[in-house]
Amino acid sequence: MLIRDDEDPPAAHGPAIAAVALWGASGGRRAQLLTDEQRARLSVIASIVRFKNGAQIYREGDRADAIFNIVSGVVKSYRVLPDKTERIGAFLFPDDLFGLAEEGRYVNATKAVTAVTAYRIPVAALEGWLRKDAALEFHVICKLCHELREAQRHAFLLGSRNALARVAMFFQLLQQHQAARGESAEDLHLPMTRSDVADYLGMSLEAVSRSVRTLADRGIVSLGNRRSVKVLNRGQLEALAALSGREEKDDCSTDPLMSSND
Amino acid sequence: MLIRDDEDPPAAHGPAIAAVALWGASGGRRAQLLTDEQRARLSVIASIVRFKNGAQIYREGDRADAIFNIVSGVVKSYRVLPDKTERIGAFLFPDDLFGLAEEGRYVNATKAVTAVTAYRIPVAALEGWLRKDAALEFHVICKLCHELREAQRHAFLLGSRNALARVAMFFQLLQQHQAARGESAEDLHLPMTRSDVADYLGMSLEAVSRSVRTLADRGIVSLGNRRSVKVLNRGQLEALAALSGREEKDDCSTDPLMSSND
DNA sequence: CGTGAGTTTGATACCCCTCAATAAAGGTGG
DNA sequence: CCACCTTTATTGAGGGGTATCAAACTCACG
Repeated sequence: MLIRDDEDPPAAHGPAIAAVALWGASGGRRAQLLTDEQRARLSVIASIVRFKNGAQIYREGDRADAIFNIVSGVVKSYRVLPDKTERIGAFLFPDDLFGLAEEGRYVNATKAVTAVTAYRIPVAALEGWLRKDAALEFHVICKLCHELREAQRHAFLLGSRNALARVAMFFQLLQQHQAARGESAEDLHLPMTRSDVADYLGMSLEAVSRSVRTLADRGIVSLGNRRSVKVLNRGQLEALAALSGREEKDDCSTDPLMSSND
Repeated sequence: MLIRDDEDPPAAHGPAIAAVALWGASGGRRAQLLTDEQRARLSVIASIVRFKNGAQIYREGDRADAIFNIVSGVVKSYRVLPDKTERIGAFLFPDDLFGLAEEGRYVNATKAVTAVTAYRIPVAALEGWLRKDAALEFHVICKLCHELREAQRHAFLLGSRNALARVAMFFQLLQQHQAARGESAEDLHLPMTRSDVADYLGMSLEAVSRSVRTLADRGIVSLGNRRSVKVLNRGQLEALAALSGREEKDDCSTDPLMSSND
């Protein structure tokens, strides 16, 4: 019952953005922020664009004349280092915004990780629009706060010096992402390659592979397809994710008390 | 001619926020976003608060009933891991906003790194205010984008697996921070302890110490006070910061061609 | 001048990166 | 549908960088 990325949504009523509430309570679930009317009005200035798997959407430093709003598919935001390796700053999903600019230039490059459908909204039109509609602006603020929290979480993840902990946190992130979207929280779908995961986690792809195997060997997850992982023991995953350095000497192999699958 | 953190600003006209432009060009300099009138109106609902060096401002999970705007001093935003170690997500400076909430709770804890003066703005009043003033909202959007870029830069930094590169990037961040503020770009002032730097860079404080020493030994920086560093060779600093893994085998010891201090 | 927090320096262990080879999966054309 | 190739993923061996533990040191402050 996973939402596949290559199928079109039933009916697109216009741009849509979702975020976890700032001050209200939503139980970790992302709420749709725009009203139908706002979406309709935005679709007047927006245009639909499609990208094939692996297609470059824009490069770092390109003129930033539009922002994008994902309808379906997954996008990676990244930078290329002088030695050609790339570092992924974020994965972006449906109802996300991307196209952050600084002084009129995109700060990151973006590529489609899967086939992608998105709205393209010219900033020229958007800016005037924002200044008029205070309610719309407020929604954008909520969404930006959401993205800010995500970026902070990512930095938090990267602060860990334990490969296993990083991968565990990554799986948790995916869990939360899917849960917030109303999908299954146990059956994780990984739209990106191991290499992408490695670039996101700041480690080698071999280390990612080994860590995933270790998690499987310990019975914390089970590996179906290469792109799908099932979480068997959420408690242990959480325990691993909490590790900062290299401890965990006590064998918590399969302690029934720890198996709080709740 | 550094701005010390424990002195009061000449005259506080009200809350102030600054950010690098989104679509315009400002040469990397942070511009003041609020008009005098907006600042005056905000100061009606804001109150001045002061914190001593090391004081806790709020904890992770506390009810988020206010956001803060720094007038003077430096704040660290962090989380505490189960094993009591802390991970710093951001350092916050004058004209910055902090107090990000999720579902009514602060997502990070914050502590004063130096003596701090700040405006405290209750969210109840703020939210109503934002919904009325579209221009003010737009400024908040700009500031959030700024913070988002900073968080991304931090994550980018943490992706490096080279201690020297991380410290080099950290110094570059401080340089840009001071330059954007109009202060000296060579004489860096570090308001935080080595331990804080380590928690921010995701490494041990010993590794920070060693990396700083290495930079000094190579003549890239010179160490004055423990809290002050002078950048001697910006070109080499940049070269080191660009490293992702562990390369740099060729001795670029003091190549005159590299010394582009410009 | 003594105290203690903050910092530096040293020795050792170990995790992870690197390089290299193998294996599996996905795509294409015959 | 299968052979073929390319891409992606896994597994192994070895070396290096950084964490960790431990001790000396500096500085601010009473």
